[in-house]
Order: sequence, then C-alpha cells, then structure tokens
Amino acid sequence: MVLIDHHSIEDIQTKVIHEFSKTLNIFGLSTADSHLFVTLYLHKSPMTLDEMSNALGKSKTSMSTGIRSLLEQGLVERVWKKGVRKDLYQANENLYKNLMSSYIHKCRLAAGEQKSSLMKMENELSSSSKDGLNEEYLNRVDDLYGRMQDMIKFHEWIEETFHTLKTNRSFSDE
Amino acid sequence: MVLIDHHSIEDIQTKVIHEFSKTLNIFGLSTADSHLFVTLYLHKSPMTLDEMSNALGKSKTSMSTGIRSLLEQGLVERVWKKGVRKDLYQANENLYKNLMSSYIHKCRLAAGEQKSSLMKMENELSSSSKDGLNEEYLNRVDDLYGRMQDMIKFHEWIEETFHTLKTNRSFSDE
DNA sequence: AATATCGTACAGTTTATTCTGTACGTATTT
DNA sequence: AAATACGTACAGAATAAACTGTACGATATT
Repeated sequence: MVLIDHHSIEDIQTKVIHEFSKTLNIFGLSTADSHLFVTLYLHKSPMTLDEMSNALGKSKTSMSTGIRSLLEQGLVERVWKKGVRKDLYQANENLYKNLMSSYIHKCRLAAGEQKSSLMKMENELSSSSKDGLNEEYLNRVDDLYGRMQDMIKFHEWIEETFHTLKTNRSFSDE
Repeated sequence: MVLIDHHSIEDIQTKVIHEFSKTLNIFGLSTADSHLFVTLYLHKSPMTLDEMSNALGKSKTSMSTGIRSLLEQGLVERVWKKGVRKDLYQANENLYKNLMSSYIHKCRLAAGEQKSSLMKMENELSSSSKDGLNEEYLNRVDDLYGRMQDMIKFHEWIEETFHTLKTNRSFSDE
C-alpha cells in the first residue's frame, strides 16, 4: 500500500508534465512551451506568472516569453478576475480541440508558405533562358523542375488533407 | 531574361533544399536530417557518403550519422551497384507515401508509449492509500486523476486517428 | 602479407537554443 | 508625487544540438 504525501503528488505531477510534454512535442510545441502548457492544464484555476515560475522552478522571464508563445498559438488565454492586479492565464477550454486546431493551422500555414516559395522558384527556373548550355545542365534543370512540381503537388495535398482533418475532427470528451 | 549557369542552378537547388526542409520539420525530421533527405531526393541517382558530404558541405561523419537516422525512419534505403565498393543510398521510392507512413508511425508509437506511462502513473495514484490526508490533498489527487484520464483518452484518440489516416491516405502521384 | 579504402565510434569544438538577472516603462497604491 | 508592484526587453550565462577530426576495425586491392 503506497502512501501519498505532499512529496509524492508533486513527483507524480512532474512526471505527468514531462510525459504529456513528449506528446505535445509531436504537435510542434517546444519542450519549454509544453511544460508550461501542461502546468496550466493541470492547474484547476488560472495562474499568475509568479505561480508558474514557482511551479516549474524557472524564471519569471521564461514564463513571460513562454506565455506569449502559447498565446500566439492560441493554446492559452488571459482571464480577468476582479481585484487581481497580476495577469492570469489558463489553458484554453476544449484543450484537445484547440491543440489540434493549432497544430493543423500551423501545418497548413507552413505548407502554404513553402508551396508559394517553391512555385516562385519553379517559375524562375522555367522562364529562364537555356541558351548555350550543355546537355548536362539542361538535364539537371529538367530533373529539378520535375521534382519541384512533385513537391508543389505534395504541398497542395498537405493543405487539402489538413483541411479535411480540420473539418472532420471528432475528439470531444469535453 | 535570366540566364542559368552552373552557379545559379546550385543556388536554386540549395534554396529548394532549405524550403522543402521546413516542411519536413513539420513531420518531425530534424533540420539536419531534412537537408540530407532532400539532397538525396533531388539527386536522380544513389549517392555515396562522400558525394553527400560534398553536396552539403558537411563532414562525412555527419552524413554517416544522418543516414543512419534516415534509415531508422524508413526514409532512405541502401542500394547495391556491381563494382562499387562505397555504400550507396537513395531516398525511398514513393517518397511522399513513406514520409507520411514514417510520420504516422512515429506519432502512434510515441502516443502509445506516453499512454502506457500515464496509465501506469494513474494506477499508482488510484491504488494508493489516501488515509490521513487533509482535504486539500485529496482534492488535488482527484483533480490530477481526472486530468490523467482525459489525457489517456486523448492518446487513444491519437492512436485511432492516425490509424485512420494511415489506411485512408490518398496521395499518389508516384 | 602489406597497403589502401571505407564507414563509424568517440571526444572535443562549434553553433543554436533556452534560461536568467538586471533594468526600465507602465500602472497601481500610498 | 513618491513608492511599490508588475511585465518584458535585452544581454549575457547555461544548456543542448549539431558538426568535425582523429582513430580504428573491417574489407578490398596490390
């Protein structure tokens, strides 16, 4: 029979934070952000920067920058409580939904950016003059061009797939 | 009218490598691995470590460890050519399919691991004695327990979702 | 058998990321 | 208005990741 005391619940919580953080890493969160995020998630009430700092044993500055990052990703929100001067933050409602939304959004955005970069380069390549080049270079250009077309198609596929994911997502225990 | 010369095709290729690498980062590849992978992908024929080293301007040791990593992820394969002593590697056929497979596999594996870790801790928590604890700790234990159950559900959902993705994937231009 | 070539283990260096303390602007309290 | 509390910009320190050169075992060549 194991006894739970103050010490061991802290320990378990720390372990949980680290374990869940690994999963969040998959969804593109840095380890630092993940730790902060899970800390907020496990805390039933909104937290101040000082509380987070205390809970994680890291500086308040780190909390400040971490929170900003999580806010940008739409995973955390600021809440107001009458009479409290300090900023209060909490993990967003519908955590898992938001997590997926954030991830999917990030992926689509990135895919879109990279796609247009590639299209720009593809255009640059195809509209250029190939006069006076030896056959080797012409072949290389052709090969590269073909690959780039495939890449662009792939990025389009990513955009579509993640769009489908977004509209079909079905996780809802909350 | 832009003229293509040796210099500029190298430049474009480098840009393409860096751009596509960003997308691969989303799928959990490190930047170093991505660069190597795209280099192989853009090269029509299998490459030796020395060729990669030369193409990327990095040491052969880096190529060796990078290739090992890509092999483990199932993204690269070794090929044999009669009379060639050096190891030859190429990006796998059905690149995009493999990329997704690898990614999905990675995610499911990770989700599974974290799930069982969490279940173990959950069990530890629920089977322990709560005698002689004040109400505050009991509440904290309850809260934590509830969160962990949600987390476990979430990991199960990930496993299922990615399994569905795996069987439904529809990208096929190759 | 001796020599050369190849791939990688290992340890140390370089580079990038993360974290911290100080300092300062803004807002609140006295 | 002075003093206190708060959040964050910034620069430097600590930590982690990526890269390299040397060394060595294994295989191939002479």
